[in-house]
Parts: sequence; C-alpha cells; structure tokens
Amino acid sequence: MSSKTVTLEQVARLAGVSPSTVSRILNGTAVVSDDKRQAVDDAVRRLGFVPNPVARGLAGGRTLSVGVVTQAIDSPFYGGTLRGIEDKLAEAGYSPLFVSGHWDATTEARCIDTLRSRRVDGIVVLTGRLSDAALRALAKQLPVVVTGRQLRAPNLVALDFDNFEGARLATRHLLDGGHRQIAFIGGDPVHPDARERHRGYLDALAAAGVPYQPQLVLPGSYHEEDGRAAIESLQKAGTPFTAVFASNDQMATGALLALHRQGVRVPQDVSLVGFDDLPGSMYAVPPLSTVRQPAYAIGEQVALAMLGLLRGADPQVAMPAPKLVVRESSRPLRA
Amino acid sequence: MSSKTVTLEQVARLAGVSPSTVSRILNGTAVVSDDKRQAVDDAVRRLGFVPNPVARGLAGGRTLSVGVVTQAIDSPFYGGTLRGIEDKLAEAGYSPLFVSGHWDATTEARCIDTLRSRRVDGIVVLTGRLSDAALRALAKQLPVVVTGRQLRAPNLVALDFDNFEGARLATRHLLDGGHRQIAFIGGDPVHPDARERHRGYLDALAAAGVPYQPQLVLPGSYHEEDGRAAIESLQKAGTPFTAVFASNDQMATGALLALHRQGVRVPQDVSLVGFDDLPGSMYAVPPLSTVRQPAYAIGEQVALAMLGLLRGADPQVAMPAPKLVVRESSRPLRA
DNA sequence: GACAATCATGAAAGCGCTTTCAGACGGGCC
DNA sequence: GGCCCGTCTGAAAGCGCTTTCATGATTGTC
Repeated sequence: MSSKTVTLEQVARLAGVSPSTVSRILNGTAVVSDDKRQAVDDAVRRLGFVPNPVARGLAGGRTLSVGVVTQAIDSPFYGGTLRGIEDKLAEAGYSPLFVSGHWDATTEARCIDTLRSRRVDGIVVLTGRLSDAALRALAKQLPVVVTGRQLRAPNLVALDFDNFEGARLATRHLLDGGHRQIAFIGGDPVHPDARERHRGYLDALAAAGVPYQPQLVLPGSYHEEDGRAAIESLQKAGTPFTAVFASNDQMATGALLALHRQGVRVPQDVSLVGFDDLPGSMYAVPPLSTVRQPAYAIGEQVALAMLGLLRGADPQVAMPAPKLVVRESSRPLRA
Repeated sequence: MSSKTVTLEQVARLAGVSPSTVSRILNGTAVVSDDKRQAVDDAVRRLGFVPNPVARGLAGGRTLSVGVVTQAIDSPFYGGTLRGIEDKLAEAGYSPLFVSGHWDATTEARCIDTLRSRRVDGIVVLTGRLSDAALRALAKQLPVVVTGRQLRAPNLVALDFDNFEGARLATRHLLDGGHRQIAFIGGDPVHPDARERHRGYLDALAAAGVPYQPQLVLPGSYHEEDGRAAIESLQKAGTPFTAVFASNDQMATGALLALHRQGVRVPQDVSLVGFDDLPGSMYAVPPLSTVRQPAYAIGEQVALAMLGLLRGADPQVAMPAPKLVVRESSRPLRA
C-alpha cells in the first residue's frame, strides 16, 4: 500500500539514464547494456516503482486488461469459468474486466462499447446472443475469444463444448440401464447448446432403436422452475416415464424437488441425469448424475487462447471433452 | 461498435470552441454560455464522441471505476452482491473492477495494490481478512466501503449484517417449535460473522432457559463437507438431537445429504435451518428454512454508500434486517 | 585507415483529456 | 469616465508512459 506515487522519470534519474531506456528495459522493447539494466533494476527496487497502467494505456494503447462479457456475474455455471480466466490472466499480468450481458444482444453490444472505451486489449464473450457477424467485425478491431459457438475468423478463436456428445453420453447411460421411456427437458432453442443437447438425446435414442416419443420432450429455459413445471406437466398428462434427462443441472434440481413432492423416489422409481455438474450438484439429495462441464478448466483455456492471440500467435487450445459423472440419481431400471 | 476514435479536440474544432470548453461542458466544471453548449452538444452527437476514460484517468485522476475485492468471484453468496454493485454503479456511470482475495490477507493486500495502480476511484472490500487498521489507512487514500465488520473512520463506511439477530431468529424458530436438542454447526471463528451467529444461537438458548450442551456444537468452515461431517460425528457420538441450525446454507446442504444417507427424514425426524438463503436453497430437497440475507440488496447498499463517498457526502445507508424464511426443512417437534 | 553499417541511448513528440492561468469583455460604482 | 470586479473562454502545461527520430559510438570491410 505505497503512498506517494513513484514515476518512471524518478527511476530514470536515480539510475542515471533516460526515461526511454527505463521504458525499454521494462518492456523488453530493445537491447540495453547490462550495466544500465542493472542500475535500472536497482532503482526500480529501491523506489518500489510500479508502472502506471493508465498512463501506459494512453501512451502505448495497451492496458494489460481484457474485457470479459459474461451473462450474469452471479451465474453458478460461469462462476468457475470466470475464476479460471482470472487466474490464468493474472499469471501473465493481465486483469479481467467483467461485465454482464444479461442474455441480451443489445446489452452485450453496449458492454462491448464500454469495454472498448476502456481500451481493453482483447474481449472474451461467454456464449451470448451476439451475431457471428458482429463478433467477426469486432475481431477486426481486437482479439476475440468466444465460447458456445463454432466460428472461424482471423483474430478470433471460438471454443465450443461438445454438447451433442455430452447429451448422447447421458442418454446412452440411461438407455444402458434399460430405460426406454426417457423424458427430456430442453433448454431454450435459441441457444445452440440447447439444440445440440436435444440432438444428442435424439441421436442416442435412434442409435438404440428406441422410438421417439414427442410427449416425453418438455420445453424449458434452464431454470429450476422449468424442471419443476416439466415434471408436473408430465404427471398431469399421465405420460409414463422411468427416467429424465434434464439438459442442465438447474432444471434437474427443479425436477428433483417436483418428483420428491409427488412421492416419486429418485432413483428407485425414476432415474435423473443433469448436465453441467454445478458445484452444488454433488450435494443434491440424492447427488446428481450429470455431464461434467469443467467450468474452471474452460476458463483457463479461454484465457490461454486470449493470451495467445494477444501475443500474435494462432493459439491451439481445445475444450475439455464431456464426461459423464454417475452419482446416485440414476440407476439401472430393475436392478 | 464505432471504429475510428473521435477525440475531444475534433469535437472542439467542429463546435468552434476550445478543448477546454468542451471539457468543461462534459464535466459540468464551469458555467458556459448556452450557445456554445448547444454547439458542443451538437458536435458530440454528430461525431458520436465518447470520452476516453483512460485519458481522463491520466489527466484528471478519476477513472470512474471502483475496485471490488471479493473473496471468490464464483462464490454463490457474493454473486448476488456483485450483481447489485454492478447494477447500481452502472446507473451512475461507474464500472466495477472485480478481484478475488481468496480469504487471504496477503492476497487481498496485493489485490488492493493492483486496483490502486489501476487508479480506481474507490475500493469496496467484501468481508475479507484485512485488519481494521489496514482499512483505515487505505481510507486515507481513497473512499472505502467494507462489509462484515463494524468500523468507524473518516472516508470509510462499514456495513454489517446483523448475524447475531439472524442466528437468534433461526434458533428461536426451532425453540418455538418445541425443539430442545438443537445442534449447531459453526463457521470458522476467525470470521466475526461466524462468531456472531454462534452468539445468536447461545443467546436464544439462554433466553428460552434451555441448558447449553457443548456436545451439540460442531465446528465447520462454511463448506458443504463440514455439514456432512458434523452430522456424521453427531451420529457416531450417539448424541441425540431433534433439530440442526447450520450457520450457513452450504453446510445445511451437506447436513441434508448426510441425514438422507442415514435414513433420517427432514423435517419429520429432524428439523434443519440454514443461514444466507442462497439461490439454490429454495430448491433443496426439502426446500430449506433459512435466514435470508438479501445479497443483491446488500450489493446495492454497498454501491450506494460508495457513490455517496465519491460524491463527498457522508452516506446514510443501512443493511437490510435479517428475516427468517420458513420453508419445508423445519417443523414443530410433535405436530 | 577511410567509409558504410550497426548499435545503444537520449531528446522530444505525442496519447486524449483536465486544469491552472490569464485575458477579454461587460457592468456597476463613485 | 475611470476603476474594479465578476464572468466566460482560450492557451498551454501537464498526467506518466511509449515510441519515433536522431546522435554518437562501435564495429566491420576492402
């Protein structure tokens, strides 16, 4: 918590060199003789000099900060991702600037304007509603990393989790357990990931030769409430089912509660599988079987990709593969 | 997503005035004749001028950003608070800069240095481990708002939730239901809030004339795992109990699972009350009775306090009062 | 040994804005 | 009518750093 602010000029004076030289040493912009470097290093240490990022940003155009557009800063899922991003960026001396887009293209665009006005060096967009074209255009201005879509453009890397495969895994797990009447609670189809998870469900069914029953597919939008509503409507319609695949853990949690209320035991009477593996899912009653989407690792990959772009490289990063985590909410049909 | 950057100087030229005048109009720093103001407003609009916060920060020392030291960006509890802060600050044109202190005084101090080097106009510290003295010292440099402690200092406002009262409410609710053997799962006593919740439990017991039984008090540190462990140790020791007050919802969730595993029904066999009212708690199985700590509203109050300080005022803000939320995890002893 | 080419370094010009300082102008007052 | 004061505005000096550009010192080459 230093008080008086030390400037580069003071360092230069103490070291007996010019400010330019100090700057060069600090940034590694040019070769400098060893003795001067020595002197400057000493001066920096003696004075406890810390470069002022604001001035740096003005002069050099680089602020060592990257904007992160998340959808809600308090999202249970993205939270881990944000932490991964924060940690990995910190290693490289960058700071994240988090803003919430609230799943709204207009808000997201406004967020991005704010970030650009703050002169961030790059922008990360976690999923969101912005058009691919808008992102491509943005990438013309600064490095962009985006999750939740497939997109190829210069100065942009898109990292997409394999939602199709994840959903396939989950559904097949239930099928393998002998389940044939598997309800599916979907996410809002405006989200590509929701569509992919639906496709995965369908694909697994088809592969197992199980006929598709439209009345087993319930709409939702990733909230607990939707899971609850889905179970209730299923019951009201009298549609028989022995298993449920909810396309995210929040809806699975809602479903769990609704089933509990109806006196349906999980997993004895009905098996339930979710998607995401939220931090709380392993403590659900019963602990939720789910498809693990390692949020923290995703955040790290995202940050790595951004750091690569910033370095001017074409980063080779990949999303972790989906993995089924079987816990206690699912079991074979008649064990 | 404007491309070429418009400067204040261009605005000045187009409006036929000097840059100083434009600046004055933008900041309301001085009285300016109506015709010039008109001209400048027009020019700003025509050019789509947006002031550059970086340059502003360098020149004026104000960056319109406030640093927020949270403990973990992905904390389920603080998430809501962060959102409240973000929203309220945005209304006033300020942006938050979130950093994670990881419950470590050294890390927090480092975070604060980073924030200061980025020239934030003020700093919010959510709880944390920093000493009161350190915060007082910090407040000499810039406005500080801190939660989770009682502290009085110039240029600093401390906002403290009434944990004692909350815990008292929860315990009394169980006592009112006829429970006499109420286990308590505590938080790490380094946290003042954990100590206060413990005090509240004790106080309610004493007020009801129920003798204190040390074997009913279990240690914890606010994680699900601690709740689980507490229940198991209770069971192993054979200590009888009819109710549990966990000093946060995460531990309550862990306890819920442990009880479920032991075949103990909640609330038929044992009542359970948590603390915080996390977003997920209303979807626990069964939905958790708990003490509501309105995270979002707290965030708003925090932001309001900061905005007040920034304006040079002595803001009058207050924490919302604790409120008991009775759901389905608790019931009277023999109904 | 002379001349070009290479190298480390410093001087100085910004980056886009705020703010001090001083000047111009228009009254009000004796 | 001269003087003082208050009001509005512009010129210019930074804020702390980066980055060209130019310089003098080396080095290499024939």
